[in-house]
Amino acid sequence: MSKIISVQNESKKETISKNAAKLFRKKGFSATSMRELAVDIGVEASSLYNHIGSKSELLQIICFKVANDFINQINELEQVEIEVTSKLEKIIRFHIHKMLEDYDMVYVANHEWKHLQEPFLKNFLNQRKLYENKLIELIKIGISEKSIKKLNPQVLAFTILSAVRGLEFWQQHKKNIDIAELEKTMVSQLLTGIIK
Amino acid sequence: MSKIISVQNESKKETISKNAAKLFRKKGFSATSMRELAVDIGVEASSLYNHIGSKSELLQIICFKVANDFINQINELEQVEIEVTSKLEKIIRFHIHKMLEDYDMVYVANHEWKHLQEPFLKNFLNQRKLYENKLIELIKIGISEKSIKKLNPQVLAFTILSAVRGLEFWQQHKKNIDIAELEKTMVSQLLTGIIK
DNA sequence: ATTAAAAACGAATAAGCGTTAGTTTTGTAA
DNA sequence: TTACAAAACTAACGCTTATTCGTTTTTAAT
Repeated sequence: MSKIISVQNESKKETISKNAAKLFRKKGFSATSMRELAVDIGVEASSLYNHIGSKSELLQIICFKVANDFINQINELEQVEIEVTSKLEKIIRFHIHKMLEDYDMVYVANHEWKHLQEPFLKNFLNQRKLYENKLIELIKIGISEKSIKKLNPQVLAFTILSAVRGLEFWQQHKKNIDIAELEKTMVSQLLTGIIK
Repeated sequence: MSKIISVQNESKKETISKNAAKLFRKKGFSATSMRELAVDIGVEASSLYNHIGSKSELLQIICFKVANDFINQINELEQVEIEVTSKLEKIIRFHIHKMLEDYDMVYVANHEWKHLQEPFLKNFLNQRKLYENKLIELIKIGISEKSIKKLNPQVLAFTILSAVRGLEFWQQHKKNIDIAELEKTMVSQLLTGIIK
């Protein structure tokens, strides 16, 4: 009847993945059926299997795409020679941009990774821990350089990550809050606090 | 064969709910089956229905128990006559305590509420928004009293909430981080920042 | 010991799931 | 136009799901 429409330079697998991300975010991975996904794309469920291996593979594509993007960014940042606090600011801003650009995928990677199958689950959690550890190391350097307060670096790192991972709220308030103000406020709050 | 064992002063419904919260947290609501829940409790799946109405009801119990606890706390706090910044500190500390005491339930309320059925879904989101608005109002007062920096109060509120809702990370690091240090660090970071 | 209610059971139901198989249609290049 | 591959279709598989039914067992009060 119909056929899968993909925009230029986008494979059909990518088209399916993006639609899957949208549904996985809205309904959760387990509560999303391949038949629903097929309806959204305008095709029969069985036709999807000409392009993908399994439902699980879709989740893998989404989670590792996001994980790689974040790992790559923090790796690049390690090469740059700027102050620790500037690096932290860049990391926070990158999270904000990523969440706003690839909302569905980032959300799914943050919330649905637990439905990954082994060995992908372990692999994903390793990537995540790698990223967290890089952030913790950065904070430790800042503390030793005395640019950052002497507080538990693990907690500082996790609090920053929690705050930026929670950026979903922004999607529901797009109209009220403009992105520049969002960035300015979050960077200020997380780095210099809210008390005058 | 077996029977549902409940500790003193705990109804069987509560016992089932707590076990459900544990499973919903670990596997997600949709990926948890009533048969799994029954195995955990030591009974046949059909027997559960002598005590509960449906799987969905279990999610309702969990979500609204948590929502009420938080609403009640912030309502009580409204009566107290202390500085705004002290109130914020108390709110942050309450979130930390709640997350550590009722981990499963708080986690499920934070992550699985989307599987609530109407009208409970709307009801829950209203409660949530009510809570958020109370926090925003508090911050606005702080700004007008000049105890809090003049930043977007909505963003400030959501960032605090994101940070404390992300406290799941603590569960995986119980051994490394003690709770007093966790509280101190988070309060300091969220209120006065991390830069020296 | 008798009775009634509460709570367990096993079996069944209907619906939905991911996925496969076989077949037909579509698109492309010779 | 013919031929081949890609991608769609329909139908079905085997399995799992939440829940219901009718029955039996357990518990507690008389």
